[in-house]
Amino acid sequence: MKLYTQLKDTIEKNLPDLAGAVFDFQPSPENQPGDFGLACFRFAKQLKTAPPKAAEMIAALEFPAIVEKVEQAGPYVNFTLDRSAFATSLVDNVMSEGGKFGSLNRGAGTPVLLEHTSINPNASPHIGRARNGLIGDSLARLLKFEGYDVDVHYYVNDMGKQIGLLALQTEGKGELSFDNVLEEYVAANERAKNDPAFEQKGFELLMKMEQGDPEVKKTFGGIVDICLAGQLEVLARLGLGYDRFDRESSFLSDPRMDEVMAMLKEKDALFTDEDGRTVVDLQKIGWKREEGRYIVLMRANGSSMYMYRDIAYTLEKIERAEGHNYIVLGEDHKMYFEQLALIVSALGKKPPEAIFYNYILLSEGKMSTRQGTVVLLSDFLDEVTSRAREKVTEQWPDMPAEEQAEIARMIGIGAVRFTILSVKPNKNVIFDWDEALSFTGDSGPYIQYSCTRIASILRKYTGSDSVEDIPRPEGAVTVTHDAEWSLLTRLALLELDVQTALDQPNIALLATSALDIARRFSAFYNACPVLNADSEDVKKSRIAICMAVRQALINLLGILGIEAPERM
RNA sequence: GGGCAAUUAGCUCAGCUGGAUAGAGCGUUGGCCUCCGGAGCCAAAGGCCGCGCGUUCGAAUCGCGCAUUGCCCA
Repeated sequence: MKLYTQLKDTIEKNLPDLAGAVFDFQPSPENQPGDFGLACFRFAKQLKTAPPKAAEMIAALEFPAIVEKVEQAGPYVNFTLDRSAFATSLVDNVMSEGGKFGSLNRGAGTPVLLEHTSINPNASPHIGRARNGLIGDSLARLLKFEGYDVDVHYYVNDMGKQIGLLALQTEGKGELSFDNVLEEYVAANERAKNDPAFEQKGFELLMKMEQGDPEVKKTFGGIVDICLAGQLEVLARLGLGYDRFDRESSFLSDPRMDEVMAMLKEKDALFTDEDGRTVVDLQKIGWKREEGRYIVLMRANGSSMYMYRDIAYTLEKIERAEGHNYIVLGEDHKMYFEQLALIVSALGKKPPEAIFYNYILLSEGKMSTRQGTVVLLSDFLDEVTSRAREKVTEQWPDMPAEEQAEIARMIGIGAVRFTILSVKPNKNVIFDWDEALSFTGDSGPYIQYSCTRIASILRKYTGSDSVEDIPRPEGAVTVTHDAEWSLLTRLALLELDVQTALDQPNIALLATSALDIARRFSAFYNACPVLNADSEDVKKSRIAICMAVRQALINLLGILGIEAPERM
């Protein structure tokens, strides 16, 4: 924030001993005077004095006019700002930046690549799979918000054993429909468990696929297309989209791998095991542990294994990615990815930056598509949307049904996306139906609700039916209430939140920011009448504040992939 | 057996690179619409921040050990 820089400059100019020191500015706690403070522990030594003395020295300096008062409190210095001056410049800033408020445009057009979702083509995705896609999709939105040119990739694992089993299971049953895939998939796995011959046949099909048998390739392709199309339709309901689909089968053999094999051979990391398979000994290229030391690249018959194709694919992505190269992966892929990254690094290339997330668990235990014990994303969305529909119908009985449905759709998406995104990725989430279906408190709809309240005020203020393109009231923004101040200082932090969220990266942090702003807005809304304000000046200031808050929330919700309806 | 991650209020989770009295929501208890949308607001109760050592002016935050849970490897 520019304000901090100004203060820092003032301090360094007057106390040259502190050149290069780190200043920890932070909001003042409730019980302390001032708007924010500076802790003086860290640099007191540089002034050859105790922290309270250092604070005293700093408090005695002359600061720019926006600082109204400076006082020392033990080892802290507390600054009080000219609230109206600060508010005016902040609101001006928000309104002039509009949809870009909060962005520093660090990307400046740099191309980046991001792979996410990449679900195995089988049944309708469950909510655990959605976690991958939502984290990836929101990261893509965040990167775009920061000005990066994002290319979203989806890796289609179109040659797993499961597809072979599905092919056998549905043989002669005519066209497979996506609605029965889960059923057939569970049945096929059950059958494979009890019938070794059946499983063996599936395996043989896979072998043929690996060797490029055209007939099998066609069968597999047909099944994969049906599964993928069905899965993408569900994902699209949540707002997930992709720029490019890369099929595993197109990396069956790949010229890029010549270089990899040569490198491994040169490091003496390649050998043939007793089954005739081509194996890498990762310890030869720097693997530290015994676990995961060996990885198979090719079968005895010369066909490639999953890791082989994945290395080829990763190399292709590296060629395409000019800036960052991200991948979102479940926690079960941690060691696998470490192995992959090591091989890529040994080639002298930079592996993708992986973002791991932990599983969503049900209170009864874990979800398994194979066993059919899942909460399907589509069911969850249906349920949430139908509950939202009830509320909308109750609130707006005369609204056209189509419009009601559209609003309910936005709320449903808001609820689902927020529920999953608001938890840090490296934590297991316990999924609870009641909690996930709740629209009160910490939820997406709560934030959307704040936006509709603002929209409602603005409609009444302008007398117009739409709230787009309203000019901000002229003049300075005066701050007359603590609730206004608490809201505005929070808005000013948004820029920092966006940067932190991107650097970590951590989308959940932005969900919290949005919630925090919405909560402060609600407090403001309750304490400060806008349209019925005491004076015209206060009314105009509060309208301006409302507009700034709405813009900030819309920007944050946009990153989370949530729309803000004007009515709900 | 080994590796990675997690552990904060009854439950579900925040707490950003160590800083002033650890915060929300749900649930519980009590208030708030003659006033901009009650999907809301205000207040109360509720904490050995898993346990133990260590690092330092200062630890929920960093390090080590242990316990528990999730995931992975042979």
